[in-house]
Amino acid sequence: MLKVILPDGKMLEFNKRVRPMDVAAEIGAGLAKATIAARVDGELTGADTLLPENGEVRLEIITKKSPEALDIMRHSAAHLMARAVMRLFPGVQLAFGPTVENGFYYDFALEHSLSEADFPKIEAEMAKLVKEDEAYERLELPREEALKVLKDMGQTLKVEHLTETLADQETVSFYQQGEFMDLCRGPHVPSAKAIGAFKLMSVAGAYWKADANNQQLQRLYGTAFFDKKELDAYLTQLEEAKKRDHRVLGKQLELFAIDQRVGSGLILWLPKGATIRRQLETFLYEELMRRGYQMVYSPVVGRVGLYMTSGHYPYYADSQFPPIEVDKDDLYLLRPMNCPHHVTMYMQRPHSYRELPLRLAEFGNVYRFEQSGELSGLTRVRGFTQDDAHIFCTEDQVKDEFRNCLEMTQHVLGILGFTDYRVRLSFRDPDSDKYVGDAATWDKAEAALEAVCRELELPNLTIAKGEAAFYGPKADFVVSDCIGREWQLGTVQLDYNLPSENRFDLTYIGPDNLPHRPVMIHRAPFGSFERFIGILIEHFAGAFPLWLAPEQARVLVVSQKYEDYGREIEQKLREAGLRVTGDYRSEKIGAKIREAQLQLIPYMFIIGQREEEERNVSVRDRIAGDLGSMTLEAAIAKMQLEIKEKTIRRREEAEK
RNA sequence: GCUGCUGUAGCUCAGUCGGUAGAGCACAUCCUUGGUAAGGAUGAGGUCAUGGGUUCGAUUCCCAUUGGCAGCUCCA
Repeated sequence: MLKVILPDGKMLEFNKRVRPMDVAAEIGAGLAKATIAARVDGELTGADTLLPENGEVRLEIITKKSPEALDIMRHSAAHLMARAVMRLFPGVQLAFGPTVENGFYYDFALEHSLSEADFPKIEAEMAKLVKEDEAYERLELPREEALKVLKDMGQTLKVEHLTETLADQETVSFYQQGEFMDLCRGPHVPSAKAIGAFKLMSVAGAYWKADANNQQLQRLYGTAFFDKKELDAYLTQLEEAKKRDHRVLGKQLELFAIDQRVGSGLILWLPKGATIRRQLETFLYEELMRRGYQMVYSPVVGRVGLYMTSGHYPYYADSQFPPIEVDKDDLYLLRPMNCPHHVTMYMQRPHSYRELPLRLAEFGNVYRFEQSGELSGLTRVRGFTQDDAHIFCTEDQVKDEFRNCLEMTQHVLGILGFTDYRVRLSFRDPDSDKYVGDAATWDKAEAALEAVCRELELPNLTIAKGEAAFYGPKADFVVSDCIGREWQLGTVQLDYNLPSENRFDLTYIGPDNLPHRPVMIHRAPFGSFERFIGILIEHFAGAFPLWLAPEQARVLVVSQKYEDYGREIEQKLREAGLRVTGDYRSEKIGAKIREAQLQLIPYMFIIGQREEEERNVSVRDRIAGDLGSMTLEAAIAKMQLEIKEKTIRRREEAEK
């Protein structure tokens, strides 16, 4: 006899073998209908997985409303899609078909190259399958038998997976719908009708087992929701998000350009984008000064020997611009990083422990020859400016310095209103030989880093094994762009490598009058100005807070008769340190306002007969609209306060 | 770099089943001089990404190259 305990404490008893869906049916027909899967003693299982014959289980029925349900349904939709593709394109090889953040995909090996033109056909086939409402049946097969099944179906990729990766499994599970069968852990919905509204999204290439040396497969992406309304809402949201795309806004607002005459991945900062960048540079500069950094300048090239010593050269041979030979055996490299230059500065004379920590900062331009397929707007480029600094400190100071760096990053992101970032602790993979230095040092460094991150309660802390730089562990601040891609912005990295005897052999003289080895920290709160501003444009949807806005105010005259007074106001605003322009064209005031609104200019000064007579100004706020008339002095004071406080005002917030 | 899609005016895009192209916005000139999101007229702008092939003829069809986009791989 089996006792089933439900979350509300209710207990049911069964004398025969039952499945979660039978239990649901026992409780009520409505629940049975809504059942997607179940949780048995905390383990996620399918609704049709047989429960034990005897004993006691805690059972939770997962309905459409549960957070896991969508994921399970999408996975079933992936199977549905795979089955439709198999029906339409015989001979297709199945690879894997997991769910992803907003949907699912399935990888196929297939002669015919899929394109969007195939989508309607596949979707129609899927709809037909939903209508047929076949059950998703789970089968457990012994390994040998499973192998035979897969071989008979001609699924060689899955055979390979079962032989190589799942070699130690005694039994494996399959899911079957009609003639379709696939190796899968599950769980799945009980039957196809549980799959709601779905849509195929895109097709792309992907490598078998994520290895570029392997065969390339076709990856079909789709998404599914429980109803059409949710799907439509998602699609609308995607469209909306695309309007925030920094590449679109960068063009519309004339912030930056990329031009083939200069080269791919090389950013031309137009006046408005340059203004934003300069504001951010000034902002960071003030933070650096407050925190005891010293600014330096260094050239963007260096002799190849420098990078040989640093150890960067062999590691990054593929991703740097080729060296320039100025003379026989005298090669210069466009620098892919600033560290060797800063290290060389440190080496100019002996240092006392009293000078440490020594913090050298530079907004340093670096160049990396990224693969063409990697380039993307401002977020992945070939020439960029790191808001870099290198800290030379004693072993004992590492933890405090680390904390300071993380705090600074947290602080600057906070000022800009970033709350939705995550922090990724990148540690080494102990099994890899990619990393330099001894295991004990790594362990110690990783432990210190993690402790500081926990102390600071950094949001969404995750640990990524194998993601560390080759020279030390790091903490990265990661954010998403408008289409959900994650980008690393700020970073704080520990380095035991560059100071070491086989690299630059850095020392400082300790209180014992003996040389000691300093530790280096590399850190960049923004990461790079290019990527950061790219994300920032999307973060604000181009509507920058006043202190960052390239054009803070525009003077609009009601008629050209008031141009003289308008120019007087414009000049006074400029003298007050504001970034201002004037619109004196013979357009109607409505048209001028519309243009200024579309350019997302925070303040408009409307000048007409009334203002001229009363010697005041009429102010229009981009978000709030007409603020009425006031003296010019009052308007300037209001703006200056807003700039000083770095106020963030957003339309969506203002509307609440 | 790989797979797929894609490249027409400054921008967003139509179009040519092969006979060298069009709209809206932007721009210029003129009219208009206005009160909180688009006043009107006229005009200028294109080797239809580049190179080759097929053809009497290619922007259109084919091939290659190159840029862009999405994904993959990579990422100091």
